[in-house]
Amino acid sequence: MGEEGEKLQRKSESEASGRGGPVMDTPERNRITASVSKFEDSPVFNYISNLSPIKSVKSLRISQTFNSYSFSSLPSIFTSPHVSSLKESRFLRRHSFSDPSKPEFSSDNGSKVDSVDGGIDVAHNSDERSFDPGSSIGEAFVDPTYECSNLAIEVSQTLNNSCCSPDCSTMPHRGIGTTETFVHEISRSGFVGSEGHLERKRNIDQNKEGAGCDWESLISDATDLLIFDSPNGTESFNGPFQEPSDPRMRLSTSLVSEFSHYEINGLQKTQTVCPTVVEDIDSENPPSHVGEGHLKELEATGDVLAGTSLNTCMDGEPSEQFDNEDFSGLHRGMRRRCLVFEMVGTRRKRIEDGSSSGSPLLARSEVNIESNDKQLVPTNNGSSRCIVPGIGLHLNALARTSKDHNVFSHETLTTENHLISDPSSTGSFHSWNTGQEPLNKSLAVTTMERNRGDPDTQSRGTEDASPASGYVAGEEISQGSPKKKRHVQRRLENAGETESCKRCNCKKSKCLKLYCECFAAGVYCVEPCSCQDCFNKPIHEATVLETRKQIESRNPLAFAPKVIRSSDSVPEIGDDSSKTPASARHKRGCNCKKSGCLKKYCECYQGGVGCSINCRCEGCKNAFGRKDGSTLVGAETELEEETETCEKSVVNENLRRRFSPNAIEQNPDSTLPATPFQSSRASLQLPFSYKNKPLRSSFLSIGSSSGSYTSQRFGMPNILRPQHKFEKQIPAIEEDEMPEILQGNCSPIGNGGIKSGSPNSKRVSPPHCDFGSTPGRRSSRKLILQSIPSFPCLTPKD
DNA sequence: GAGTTTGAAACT
DNA sequence: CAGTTTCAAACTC
Repeated sequence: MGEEGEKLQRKSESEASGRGGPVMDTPERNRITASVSKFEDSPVFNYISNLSPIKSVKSLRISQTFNSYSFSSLPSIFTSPHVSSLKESRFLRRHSFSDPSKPEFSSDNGSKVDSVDGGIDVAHNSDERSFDPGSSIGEAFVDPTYECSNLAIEVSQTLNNSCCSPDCSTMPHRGIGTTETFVHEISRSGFVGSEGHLERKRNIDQNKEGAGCDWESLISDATDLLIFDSPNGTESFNGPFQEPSDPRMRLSTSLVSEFSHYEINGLQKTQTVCPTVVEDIDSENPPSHVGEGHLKELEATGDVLAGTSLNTCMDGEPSEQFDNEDFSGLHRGMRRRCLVFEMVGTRRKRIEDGSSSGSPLLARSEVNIESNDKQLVPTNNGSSRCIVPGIGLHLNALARTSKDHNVFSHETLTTENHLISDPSSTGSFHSWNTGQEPLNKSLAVTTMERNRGDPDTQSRGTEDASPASGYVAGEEISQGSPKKKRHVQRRLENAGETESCKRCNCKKSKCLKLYCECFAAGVYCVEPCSCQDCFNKPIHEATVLETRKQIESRNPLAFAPKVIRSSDSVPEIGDDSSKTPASARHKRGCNCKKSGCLKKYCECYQGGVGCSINCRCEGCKNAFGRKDGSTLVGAETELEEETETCEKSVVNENLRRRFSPNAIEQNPDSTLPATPFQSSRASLQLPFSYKNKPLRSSFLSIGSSSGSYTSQRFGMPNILRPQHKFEKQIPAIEEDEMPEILQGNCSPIGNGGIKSGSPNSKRVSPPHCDFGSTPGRRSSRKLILQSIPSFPCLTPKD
């Protein structure tokens, strides 16, 4: 260590002076150096430098990074990250903390540790690099000047040590300046204790001594982690809630106690800040001053490493690892709420992908992630496609407040679309999770956006309960420390308030049937669930997936949202729409006989949508709209007049009206409005927000729909789309017009020959079909079925 | 909280 | 495809 320490000091000094290594050449570097020089000049800086090069460096960087972070947004990063570096010098520590992602890291690491490990990370790094437009983090890390590498190594070591201890969080809390002291203290105190840490140190040392190849790998890992964090932290964290801070809080609690100087607020800020750090690295690192850049990198890496070490130490089980710990806690809450961190999701995706064998999704996910980081919201849309997993989130998001939903809707929709495009998601759940996170991000970004677990979703600015969230949460919660659990529970409760999250109470189904709301939603059961003998947990992922496949094989749309709503809520409906979203319809329609479609027994009513022709209900009194199509608002009188017996005949007439373009316009209330999806969002507002479940399910299905299921692809995409753009289309399809949708979507389904499953066939009322010929709704169904055949032709896919 | 009702899902 | 059973949520008390 002595030699290394000297080297480090030398390097740090040289770096601090701005001499820097090779990296310095870039203009960015110059800028950074200039800002740094100020710090260097300061007596404090000198003092710090004397103490330990690392410290000094960090402090400087942190300040800078912090700046970018604090204001973080990607743009800021690229533009002028250093603006307020000085002010924020204090926050440097936070930076280290900031890695809200740590928890995530841990999770990631855990996953990595098991199998993928370095390989994945490396791949990620490579990917990231390629992705990074500007200076990629990966590059910065990769190029570790020897000096920097040394510093980084020590830092990482220290970080690792700290991390290794259960109190991992401590590291971040500590100021950068104190890192060394911390390390020593920690080691003394025994924090280091975990073997994993020791091993890591050894590796690091070896790296230092040796070529440092490991070092690079470590860095790469760290970079990955950082990258993930950054995106999340930057926007997602800032926006949404305090939650982001929560995870840190948990981790850091012990640390906090020690380091009273770090205030909770600071921690929270740090979390938000962390992402910015990453950004800085990306944009600045490579070229910018060695000292700062390295410091940042080091810090980042250290955090990352810490996270990894934590993971390794903490993890017992690979699968659980992800979910476990911080990440799990965060995601848990996040996901349930829809706040899932993108990072996490991405990580999972990566991991999963890696495990699964490099499915296309992985690459996509990675790309998305990076894009997310940099571009954040905007990118999400584009990149999100890969992330697809977000589906769950979308649902959740939808379920959430209409406002949020509105905000998210765009992103979610976009993400969904992407998802749809990526049928290949390997593991349904995994994909979900991953997707969720990205979605969450998008959500968070938009609203504040940002998953995940995910999932998804939710996001919504908040949460969502995305399936992913559920998934992650479940195990994480169980594994998590009591504190974490508490946090999670709180979050869950909050989510519960919003109704985004559902808890099942299955006793006999083992949560492997559609009876289980969680399973139906594509989410893993979580602690709050009262289920017995539950197999809907990550541990039983294989079983779950298999079961899903079986169910999907029977009914490709089984996991599709039951209620299709026009994503783009058309204002047409206006207030009424909230009550009677004409655009939204139940996929299959209800079969109520006693409830009169006025209770939640009725899926249509539960979904906040009116009954449609597809419904077989008797004595329909659905407040959102009767199967006749007449909504209470508009055509109550008419409906009232119609008796059940009469309804059939009337229905035909109504159908005619609806289908006639004029009629649609005239009767906006009619369920079949020309713009089927107008009120999809509005539907969110509907009293039964949780009903959105179907949405989740759809998301899940999307994500879940592994490439294997072509049928799912068909069904899923359709489903998904509906929410986005498609929602409009879909509703139309189901209800009335929307031949296009039907064609695309329905055809597959119809072809699939799903029984009821083919909602399209049954439910989709072929708008154009001759209503006159159809005496009753059933007849209409038959007609629809007939029309279906045409769909197959239309469906491009297969 | 226990018991009943209800309708979807699953099964035959 | 129809009928029956199973199941869990929704509902009632």
